[in-house]
Amino acid sequence: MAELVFDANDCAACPIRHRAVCARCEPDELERLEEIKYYRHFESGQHIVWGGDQMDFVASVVSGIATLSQAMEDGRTQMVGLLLPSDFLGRPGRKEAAYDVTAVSDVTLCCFRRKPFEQLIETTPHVAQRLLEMTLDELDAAREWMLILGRKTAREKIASLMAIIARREAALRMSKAANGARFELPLTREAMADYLGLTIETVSRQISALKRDNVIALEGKRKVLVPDFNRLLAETGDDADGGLLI
Amino acid sequence: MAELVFDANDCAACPIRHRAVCARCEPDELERLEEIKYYRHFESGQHIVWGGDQMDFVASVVSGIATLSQAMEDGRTQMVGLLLPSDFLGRPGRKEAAYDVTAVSDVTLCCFRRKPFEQLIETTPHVAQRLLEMTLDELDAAREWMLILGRKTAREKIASLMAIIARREAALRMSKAANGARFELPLTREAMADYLGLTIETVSRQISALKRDNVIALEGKRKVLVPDFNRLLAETGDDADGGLLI
DNA sequence: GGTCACTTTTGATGCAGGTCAAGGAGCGGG
DNA sequence: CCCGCTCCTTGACCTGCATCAAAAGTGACC
Repeated sequence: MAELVFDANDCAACPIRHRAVCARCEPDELERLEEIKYYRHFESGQHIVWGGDQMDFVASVVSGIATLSQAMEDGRTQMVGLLLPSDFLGRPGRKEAAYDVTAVSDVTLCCFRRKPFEQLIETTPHVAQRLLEMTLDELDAAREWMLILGRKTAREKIASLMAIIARREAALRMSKAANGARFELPLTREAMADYLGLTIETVSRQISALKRDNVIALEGKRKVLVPDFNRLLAETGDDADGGLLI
Repeated sequence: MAELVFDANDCAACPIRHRAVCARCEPDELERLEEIKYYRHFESGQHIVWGGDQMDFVASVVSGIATLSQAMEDGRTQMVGLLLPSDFLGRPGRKEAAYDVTAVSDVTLCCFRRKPFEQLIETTPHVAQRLLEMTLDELDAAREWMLILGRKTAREKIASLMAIIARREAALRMSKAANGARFELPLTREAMADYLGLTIETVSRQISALKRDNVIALEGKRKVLVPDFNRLLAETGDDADGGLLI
């Protein structure tokens, strides 16, 4: 939990510099961004914004994990977005948050005041281009997710989630796990249930079943070990070579 | 079925001119677009592209309805996008189609050759800006859809779909239906089932149930009459004032 | 008008996953 | 060390939707 310290004036040292919305910025564009940026920290479990709230900033996730979710009045909740480091939060042109945003771990945001950011998007191409690219990636992820929600069995859903997290983890650290994989499960059972459209009981049961069948093994409660990644992929129901786009 | 005729050189007369990806174009930008555009027609039921196919164009839907869908090897299918007139098809920067695209009615596309379109996006701001806006709208729609898929009951799913189509219909013709609504149901039972993550039997049963409960009435097989739109909204499970963003 | 192909509706039955309930397991604080 | 809290697991039971099956439209074509 050692608080990371960022030099508020040095984007060059930023850990997400090459993947975030500012990835393509020229030095002068970066300067303009630095003028309107500020960091905010949230503790695990804290709400970052509520759906419907006024939102006077947009932001990049610098570290930690946050979720976007939608709730119905009776309490049913569906996660609709999972924000990892470098992901973008907020929508230019929109004043109110459309979803609840919650910190799942301790989170650091690099916030940009909304108005100036919107102007910046209209006047400089590189931020807008990168944002389009990221939005298209998110849309692809959302569509993959829709297949999971609409057509997969509980077991396939759990396997798919594990595969997605393992892939992202690998992408972040640029390591191509030879065959097996080991990763931290950053979500509670409840968050997994909200992600997958299941109940926590079903999540728990299916994880136990995958463990029983030696598809996965748990170290502690949060570390997952996958002895044979292809075996896991087979359990997702997707075709062998795996078409997940994110 | 009277074939619409477009003047291939006159974007000004185009029925989707003000809503499509070209909506914000200046005359000179429009000229550049006209150089790389061509129309294609597809008949109802025809496949426009298959997921994985090479795709050397992107396009706007001029008329008709098309679906994006994903299939698993065993045949389970999930619709992940519904393209109405003015919606955009394809992704700049991607050579292969990510999804199956199927014409649900007779469809006319305004196609742009991919390479020149990509260049155009990098050099002129208005197309890219509009595309970002449209993509963000699609992402919102996808997230609404995820709540439907993950957490709603079959009855709520059907009611939600009816409400979405009624809203879009109203938006297209700019008519604010006073209280009730009447609209054409452009989808087969199978397409509805693929949209909602249900079977056609369940779709049929729930429509019968809504009919029995006087939430909707059918005229013929494809025209839906909603005597009290708020009653329908109540059946969707969303909060009263309705947060659907599209 | 009759036939064939296809879509839709309806009924009967089964099961995956939800619901309700009761313990464990891990952990910070007194 | 025990208490109280939160998170997770497991069991027993139930229900909403899928599945299987068949009948009833619907409409194109001869």
